[in-house]
Amino acid sequence: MPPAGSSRGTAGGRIRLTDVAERAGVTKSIASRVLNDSPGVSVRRETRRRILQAAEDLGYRAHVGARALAAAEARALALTVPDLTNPTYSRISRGAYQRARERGYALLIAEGAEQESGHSRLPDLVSAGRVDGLLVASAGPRDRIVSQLEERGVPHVFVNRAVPGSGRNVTMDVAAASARAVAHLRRLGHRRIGHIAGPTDIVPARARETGFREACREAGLKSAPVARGPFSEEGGCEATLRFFSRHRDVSALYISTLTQAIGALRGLHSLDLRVPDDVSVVAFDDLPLAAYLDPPLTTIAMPLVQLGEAATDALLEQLAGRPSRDVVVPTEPRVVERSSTSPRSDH
Amino acid sequence: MPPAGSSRGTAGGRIRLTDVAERAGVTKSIASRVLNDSPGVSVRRETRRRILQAAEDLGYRAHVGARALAAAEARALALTVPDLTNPTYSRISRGAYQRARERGYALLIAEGAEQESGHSRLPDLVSAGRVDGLLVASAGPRDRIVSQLEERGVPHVFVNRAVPGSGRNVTMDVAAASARAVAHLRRLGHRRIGHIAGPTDIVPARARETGFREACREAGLKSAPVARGPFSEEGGCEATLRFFSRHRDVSALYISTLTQAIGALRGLHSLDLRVPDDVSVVAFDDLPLAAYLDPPLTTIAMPLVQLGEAATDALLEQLAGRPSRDVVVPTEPRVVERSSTSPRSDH
DNA sequence: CTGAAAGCGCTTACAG
DNA sequence: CTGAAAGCGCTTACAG
Repeated sequence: MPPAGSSRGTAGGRIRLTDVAERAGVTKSIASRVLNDSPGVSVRRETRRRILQAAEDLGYRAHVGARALAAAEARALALTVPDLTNPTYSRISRGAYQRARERGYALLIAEGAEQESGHSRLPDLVSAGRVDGLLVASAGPRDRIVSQLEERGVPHVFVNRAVPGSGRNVTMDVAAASARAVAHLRRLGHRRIGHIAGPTDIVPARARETGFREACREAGLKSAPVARGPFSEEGGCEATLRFFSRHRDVSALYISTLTQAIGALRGLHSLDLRVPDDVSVVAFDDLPLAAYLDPPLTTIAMPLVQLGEAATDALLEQLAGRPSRDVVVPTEPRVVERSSTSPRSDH
Repeated sequence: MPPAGSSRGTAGGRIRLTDVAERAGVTKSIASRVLNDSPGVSVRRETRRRILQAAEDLGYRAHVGARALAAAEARALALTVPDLTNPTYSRISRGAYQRARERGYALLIAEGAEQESGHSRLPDLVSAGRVDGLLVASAGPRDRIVSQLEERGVPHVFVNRAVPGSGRNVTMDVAAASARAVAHLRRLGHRRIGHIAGPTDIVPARARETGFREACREAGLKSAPVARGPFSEEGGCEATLRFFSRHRDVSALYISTLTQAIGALRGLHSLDLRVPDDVSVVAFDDLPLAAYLDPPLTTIAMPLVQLGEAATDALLEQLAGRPSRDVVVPTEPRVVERSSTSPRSDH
């Protein structure tokens, strides 16, 4: 015989809504509505308290599967990133995760390179009722996934990348970041500025590059030389070597990624170019690590956690039936000045 | 009137098992059993093919909520980590995610510092039927969560940390890693070796420290001096300064984390101690970044992706009803020699 | 406003 | 082995 004080329900240990209703002396319907704060419920204050108390006492957790089935919503979101080990994405994840949790949603993370086979299964997460919508940080505008999402009517937003005309883009002001970097260098007296860019098929990389060219043009600089490389230390190093084999006269470098910048520092060193005496360096994106490099790196700090939060908000808006629209995180890119930049007046 | 060729089911666009069964000319029961490869189904090869084909044609995805409700399993796992931006955890996540996907499970990531309020809600993920079990990489042996998990009968394993006696620990051979580091330094002639450790309440940090002390003792070294600091560049830098204010005669340092090592390099520099001429440095854990530091860092490479995979395997074993047991990832820690270590024969 | 009841889409004993 | 049916635990029109 089980102890009289057992707080478990009858069926296999799971506490069900029925158990809560019973203990509170109300019907399932009322219990459900009170627990979910459904509009138009007007029970007595005392009844409400009893229900909440019963749920609390019993440790009731609504079965998400049952709820998903009945209400046709999973209360979960998925974030797709190309690379979990890339600090950019881990910070976006953090913001998205926190905000989702605040809103009562679970967050599922899907890692997969663009165009990877797993990528095409993303919409299935929604078809299978596992999640209600997708935060896509892993696709370019021409990826097949983009049209699939649209065709299948899957709620989604693009994070940190823009698919033109989608009205679903949640981005940061990357153009402003590039402009800020160029302005900072110009203020220091630099007139010949180069850019180490990322691969052209990575949308945010291209945005930085475009922003750089525009900023140079608006500043009246004669040229805006660029070398591209993968988003890795090695990629940054090699691109830098290639860059200087062609553009000897550049006195400052704006680099698309902190990771690339670490490689660039190595490349510069091997070319016997001192930072900042011979070449000033500014990197896009800030991390504590930047302060510990040699020399400590001047960076443009970006609001990546906020980007993740904003993306979640935007997707939730969509799920609430409101029309989707592009959003740009309001926080301005900010120059974090360290020791990799110095004045230059010899032009 | 809808187009005749419409492939959608009748109810709200969702393709249901019924739709598949109907198209294949079989009952729901058979369709379900064939699709799930249930044991003891012996339909004709042709029938099986028809069912699979119908599912394929229709783009059928079983509703996970319905399945969770009926079969009492969510086919999802949750991984809890203290910090998503820590590369250690992102690599564990990658391994866990990949393996989960291979096995047909979704992976949910929960980020939260130890002892945080959100932490106590972890078991709810299981109570609510959202996931079937937990991969816990975020708790110490004395955290309340540990006993809660046990009491509530939640399937779980501990990843990269050991809760003694739990029989649920999935770890790497950290003692071997520390031993390898000490052996490497000894082979180079070092007799006075120090350790920059992490906080004592972080289990894997303590394991490294303990392994270090033991290795020193077994090697017959007189002492095994240690300074502790947080897992950050700053923490590593300050601990290093503190260390050398007390132990001037040490010629080599084994550092608990690559991040701390970056700070240590800075600390050493500010003390006018050259690496490796004055002090050799070995860091636990390898990343591409290590090769680009100044000087390139000698490290102990750890199988973190495999650790994530092994943890998923272990949890899935548990879910299959097999008894849980501690597992240590078989891959041996490996010294990656770069330029931060050099011979020393002056003792 | 509230209660009884239907129904969400599956799986799986159970009887044949 | 297979089919009809019950049931998983919710939400929510619907009738009162």
